[in-house]
Amino acid sequence: MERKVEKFEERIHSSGYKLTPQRRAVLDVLLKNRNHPLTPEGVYQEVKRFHPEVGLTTVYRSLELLKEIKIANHIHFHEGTDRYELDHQRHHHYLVCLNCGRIEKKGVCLFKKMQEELKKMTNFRITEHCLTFFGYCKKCQ
Amino acid sequence: MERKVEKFEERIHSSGYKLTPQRRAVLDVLLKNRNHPLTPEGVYQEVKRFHPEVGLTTVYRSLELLKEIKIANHIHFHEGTDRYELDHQRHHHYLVCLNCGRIEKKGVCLFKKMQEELKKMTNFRITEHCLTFFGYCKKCQ
DNA sequence: CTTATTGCAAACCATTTGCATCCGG
DNA sequence: CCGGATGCAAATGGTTTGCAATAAG
Repeated sequence: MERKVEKFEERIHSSGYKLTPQRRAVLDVLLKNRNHPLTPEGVYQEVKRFHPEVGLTTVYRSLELLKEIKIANHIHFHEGTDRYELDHQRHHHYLVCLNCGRIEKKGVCLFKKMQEELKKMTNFRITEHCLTFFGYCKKCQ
Repeated sequence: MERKVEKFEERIHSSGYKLTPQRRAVLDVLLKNRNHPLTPEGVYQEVKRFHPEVGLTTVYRSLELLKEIKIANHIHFHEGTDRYELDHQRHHHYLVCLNCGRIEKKGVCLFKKMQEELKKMTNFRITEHCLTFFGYCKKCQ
């Protein structure tokens, strides 16, 4: 677990970027919220609790950087804003409740196989896919 | 084909809304672009070609209305803007080229069956899903 | 007629950019 | 030290809202 942080920090370095306290703070917040993708504003709020001096702009730039070097992902849930999360090796999908907004994660990717299938069918080299389910969670149905 | 327009116009009426030239114009543009979802700005540009007096605001409001009464859908492709298209009865998915931005449509929904499967697995009542593939089209690979 | 609809301008909100300062390596 | 990184303020871009004028039914 701790090892993981170091690996990420190493990746920042080896990509030619500086490891600043701000970037570490953003990374920490993502690590602490592995199970719930956050909006930039959400990350900012969390970061501020421990580092009130960090600016929102920097959070945006850090998230962008983390995305670029494949440490973070961004996801879209038909909200106003995109959300960010740590890049999970294991691909996964989300269930978004249309009533309460709850976001649940399914840890499995059901489409690895199908992607290759589609490649043959469509002449389209698929490198990413985005699958989200919307509906009503246990509480809300 | 013509019949379809009338059906849509009827639906606007029966939903208690007025059938204005502006709304008809927006609807026309969506009809003429069945195969390519448009951004609000894109719809606006098309509308203006024949109705220069229509405002962008009205386009937004018309698209919102058409969405509300299930004539239109909106989709998100990891761009800045959402796109709108006529609501197709047959569910479908898109292939988005990461290089040239080309958007191809696959007319089949591969997930009807799986949705029910997931319902049992997750206790989540799924009513909508959103699946998009990103990659490189024939030209760009 | 009456009320929904429109168009404009202004407001809004998330995100980006310019720039002078700062600091990691 | 030096160039990348930061923070602030201002700009941007897409979308929404307030409001008086207009037109559908």
